Amino acid sequence: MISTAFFEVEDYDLGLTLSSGQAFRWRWADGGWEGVVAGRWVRLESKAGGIRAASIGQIQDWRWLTHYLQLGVQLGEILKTFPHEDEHLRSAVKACQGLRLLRQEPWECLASFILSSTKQIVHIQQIIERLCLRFGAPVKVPAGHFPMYAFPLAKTLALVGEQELRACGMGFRARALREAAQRVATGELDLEKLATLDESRARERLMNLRGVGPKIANCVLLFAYGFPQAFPVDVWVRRALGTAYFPRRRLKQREVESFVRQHFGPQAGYAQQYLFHYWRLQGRGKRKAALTAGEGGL
DNA sequence: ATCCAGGCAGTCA
DNA sequence: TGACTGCATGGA
Repeated sequence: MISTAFFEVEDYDLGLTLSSGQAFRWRWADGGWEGVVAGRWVRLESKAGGIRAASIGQIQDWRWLTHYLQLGVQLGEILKTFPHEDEHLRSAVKACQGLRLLRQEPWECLASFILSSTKQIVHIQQIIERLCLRFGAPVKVPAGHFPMYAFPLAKTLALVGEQELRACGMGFRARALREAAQRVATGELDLEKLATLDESRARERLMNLRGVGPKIANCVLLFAYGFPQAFPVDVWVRRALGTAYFPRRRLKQREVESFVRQHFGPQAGYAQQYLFHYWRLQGRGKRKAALTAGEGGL
């Protein structure tokens, strides 16, 4: 059977949030978003005043979903902490109204971002889809719906050969994914325990993994553990910071870290997500415009 | 066809 | 420390 629920929420752009490069498995289908959360098939639709959800089984307790979507977060309270005089951030917030941060499962988040390095978001989605199809447990879906699969367990991927992983299109990232799966499966890396550590200790643990540097570690700290000051710096955010705050000079990693914390404040991670999405969209627009104008890109 | 993507690790100065 | 490079793959 299918259970449905309606959650009242303000300032929540579901589509923007689910497609903003923090989670990779959501698909738009017939006016809603479908995915797998906590091992369950889920369909979400944006409605006036809130979000309608549907899932399989007799569900009384929807906390697994409300927690994932972070429906209890008051976005207005977060935006209030942003620097008031920052016009770049203000533009980003205005352009991306209702953009939220999800609270994802640590293993899926870690594995996904290990697969993300120097990959475009559509590619990451493709790789993860193949990975789930090949190694994920089947998930109950509505009658007649195409089959869906859970994200593969660490203990499953730990036993998969590197060549089989590469067959999913992940290239050199296969080794890092396999090693991470093994460390998690053996308990050498305890992902539950990371939640009890402070931010820098947790980051240290994550960066012990091959293929996990500061950027990927910060993604996991922000998207899975909710450390509000974790600040992933990828190519887009680097561009945003460079042109907006450090015009006409190179910026060093250490310098970025101290600036970010001091400038963006206690919710720097949220600020990062706005800058990321805003600049990514702008960059694509510019490139497209430049190409049609015959200028040859950025 | 060339460039580049939610990077990282190894190497050399 | 800082700069440079190889790594796989596929869309634009």
